[in-house]
Amino acid sequence: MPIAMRLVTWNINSLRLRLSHIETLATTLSPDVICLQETKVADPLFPAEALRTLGFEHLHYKGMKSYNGVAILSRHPITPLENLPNWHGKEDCRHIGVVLQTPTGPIDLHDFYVPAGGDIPDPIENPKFEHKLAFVEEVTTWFTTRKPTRSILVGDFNIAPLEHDVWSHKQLLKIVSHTPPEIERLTAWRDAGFVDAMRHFVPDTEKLYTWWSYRNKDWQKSNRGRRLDHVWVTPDLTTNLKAMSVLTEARNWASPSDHVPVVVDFTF
DNA sequence: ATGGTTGCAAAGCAA
Repeated sequence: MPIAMRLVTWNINSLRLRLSHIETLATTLSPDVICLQETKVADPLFPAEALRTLGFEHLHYKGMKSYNGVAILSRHPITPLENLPNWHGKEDCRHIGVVLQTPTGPIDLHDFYVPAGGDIPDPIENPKFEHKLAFVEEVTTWFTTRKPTRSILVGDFNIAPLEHDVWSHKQLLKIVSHTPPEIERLTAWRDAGFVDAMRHFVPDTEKLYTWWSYRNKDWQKSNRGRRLDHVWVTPDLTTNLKAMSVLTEARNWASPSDHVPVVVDFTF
């Protein structure tokens, strides 16, 4: 009898501010594993006890004061992946990974927070954009060398690659997150050996968003969204994919994150 | 074309 595993990825934009939202997720969806980005909390201040009380007894996290930070919360035992690179020579807490045990064998799970890249889409004029492009290139080289199998990559990749990953392809072509150099690099990363698990369930011709800016009076009415958050799997896991949903309603929770959770169900 | 909001942490930066 195969067992189900429910995985959530979410840029929570401050874990401590939105701990109650994790409780909502836990009670309504009961995910097995939650991958978070932008936790914005240094490790000594990480709310580990509160999360264990919610049923996530196994935690792996890497955070810093004020910015960035990633965390993996799990109901089942996890083993941290050690010696992951400090991308672009920065200790800025944008990547962790763990090994999950399943009835069909171990799986590597990577949680990424790709740099947003600032506002100006020019790597010479804007060091943040240079950082973003270099980050994706370095990660691509790393995975290309390793030829991964049985791996899941999730996170806020801060790039919306497809025409229907944004509300207006034409109007966003020069907006960081949807520029050709970013899309080329994200595509090369995926082509290093991964399948887009969200688009496995939703055709490329259909709009699909995971983020709506805070700078809109009525996010639902304007619906100027982007798909910045992603779930990729190695091709050997595509038969394990059972369902995917975007928890759009979370954008209306009290004091919401600007990103909403992405839920993927597997069986193993 | 511009400005619009939020979080952290205590002014301005990052998103």
